[in-house]
Amino acid sequence: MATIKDIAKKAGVSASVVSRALNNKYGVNEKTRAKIIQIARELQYYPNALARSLVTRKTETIGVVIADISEPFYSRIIKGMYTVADRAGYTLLFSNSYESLEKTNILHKMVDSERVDGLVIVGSNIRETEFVLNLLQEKIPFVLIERKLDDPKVNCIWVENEEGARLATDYLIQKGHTRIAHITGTHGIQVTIDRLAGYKQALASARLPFNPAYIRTGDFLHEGGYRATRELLQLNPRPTAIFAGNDTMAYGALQAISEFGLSVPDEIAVIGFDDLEFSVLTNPPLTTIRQPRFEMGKKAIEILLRVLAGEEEASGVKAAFPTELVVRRSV
Amino acid sequence: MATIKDIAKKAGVSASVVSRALNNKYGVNEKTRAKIIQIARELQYYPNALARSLVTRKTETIGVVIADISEPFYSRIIKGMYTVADRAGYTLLFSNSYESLEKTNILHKMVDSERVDGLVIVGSNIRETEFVLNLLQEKIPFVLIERKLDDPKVNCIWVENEEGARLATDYLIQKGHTRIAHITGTHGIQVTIDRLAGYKQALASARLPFNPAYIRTGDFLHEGGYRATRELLQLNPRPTAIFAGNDTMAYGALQAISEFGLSVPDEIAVIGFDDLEFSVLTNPPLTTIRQPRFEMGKKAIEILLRVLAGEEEASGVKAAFPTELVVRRSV
DNA sequence: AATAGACTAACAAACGTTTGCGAAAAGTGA
DNA sequence: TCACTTTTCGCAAACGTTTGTTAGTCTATT
Repeated sequence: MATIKDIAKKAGVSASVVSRALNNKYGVNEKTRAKIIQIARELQYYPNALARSLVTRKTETIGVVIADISEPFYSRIIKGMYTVADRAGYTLLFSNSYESLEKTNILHKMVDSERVDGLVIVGSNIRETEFVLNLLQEKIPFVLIERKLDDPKVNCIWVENEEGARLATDYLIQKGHTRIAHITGTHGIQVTIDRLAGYKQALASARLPFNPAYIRTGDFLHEGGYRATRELLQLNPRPTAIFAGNDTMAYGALQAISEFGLSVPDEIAVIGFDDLEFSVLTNPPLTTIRQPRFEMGKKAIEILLRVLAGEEEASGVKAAFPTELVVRRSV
Repeated sequence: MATIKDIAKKAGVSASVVSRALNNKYGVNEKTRAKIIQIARELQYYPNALARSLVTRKTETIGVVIADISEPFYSRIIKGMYTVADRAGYTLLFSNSYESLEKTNILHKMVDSERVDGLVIVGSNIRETEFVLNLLQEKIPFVLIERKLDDPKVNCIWVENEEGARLATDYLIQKGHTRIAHITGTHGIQVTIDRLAGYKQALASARLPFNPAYIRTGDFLHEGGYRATRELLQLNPRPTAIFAGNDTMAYGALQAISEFGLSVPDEIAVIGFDDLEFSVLTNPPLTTIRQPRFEMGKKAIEILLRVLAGEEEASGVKAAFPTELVVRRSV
């Protein structure tokens, strides 16, 4: 590759002038600038990102810490992130912290080695608050998705889980169901807690009894939804509707019900949460609660970009996104 | 962050010694090495990747050019790539060339700016051979997935599409079907051509007539499978089995059939290609041809790593992966 | 005791940029 | 023409590493 010096030599100027010319900086004659640009094009010059970043202390790349890139749930968030990162000329660098987020490694690989300017951390199953505190302390700009933190300095993006769960449960109630089961997400994490709370609220508002037997702990995975549903189907009296903590578990529920020989929605209704791409294709198509995942991804990068640009007010943003009921045919 | 100089000062040695000590290089006394390592730990030193790469001319990151990261088809390939990249300490950097691969941009952003040491290019819909030739000319190490190129210098990984299609069609024939339709992939690309060829071969081997009316051009998307199936169902006589060019189109087929009021597999059988994660969950679970996507991803990085390591024989590797029939309940 | 050889550590250059500062050149107004 | 301002450019340092070469210090051998 041609370097800035090659251009300088060919143009008969010094390297600094070339740099200024190519970066549209003040202080170089328009004629020489034109000449330099011309030569740069001829030589197919493209700046060495490493050298540049080394002095500017900016890499124009954002690290994305995510449990599993290939989870369908995250794919649209990622797309959303890309759309705004792209436009701003930023690159996205994923940390493949599949299951066990070895926090130190990520911090090192991405932040300490100065490969990224900031971080987007997505997923509520990343529980290590210590990790987050570290970032705060080291003054690394970052934003959290799917996680709500009280600290006024941290940027958080989340979805109104309580509201969404209420929406789902209300809809079932409105359809005449009174024995409504709920398969929760992974035990102990915020999303699970909030959705369960919303479910209870809806029951309470409708003066429906809360039956602990109708609550099963899941894991956000297909398997968990399947297992929980099989258990629920044994109950007497059987629930007439199941509110699954997410779509993936709802798929498991659908499968279990189908194997059990019951029909959806006639004999038992199922509603999910998330609205994954695939939920249009289940049999029957899944009624669910949509999370604006694309927008959340966009928002995350927007915020981060603003704090990277040094805009004061962009610090400590708390953005809650609304949910939406998507009616299909499983209720 | 602490730099190498901070450590040098604190240890009372020069920066070069620190570098050598930390990199386990020959020529530094064991006592001073120990001392330096100790101090580095205290200071929480972590090397600046930019500075290091600038002089070593290695970034230890691999660029992945892929049409759409979030495509479920690619997710397992990506996982496979990660497993071996991780172990080797390499980072993966994705180019989000969603639809239109603007080749110049990618070359610039990743290669010319020296952010990556090599490239993995996945997806047969990346047709620009010009792009590939550019890489060859600039001597960028790269490997292609899902693309077969004759040039003896390029590394290619693909799956035995003809064989897979034969497997699928044979299985349908074996199950007694004689009126077998095929929904092809996107017109004109190699994968589509090969699978169609395999289908025809199987028909010929079984001395079954080839009926052009049973061939429909799809697009590898759900929509295309849906549309094509609706057309096929109007035919008289109707095909009794459909071989979809990939699973996503098979999902569309399943949906169209269900809406049409026919039952799978009793009245019409469906077989796919790919074996996506989701194919276990369709109704009925989809019989399909599995591609070892995880292994293909692994292999790609393995090859690239070998050529990056300068191992001669690693140049021009052609790796064809076998397919496998996965029997479920849609046939 | 002298000298060769082996260790150890420092020096300095290099990687390709950006950028503050100063110097030269050009332009301006009287 | 002179003094002054403005424009244009070059110099040099800096970013944080790595690495070839050199200088110095031991150790061992004679």
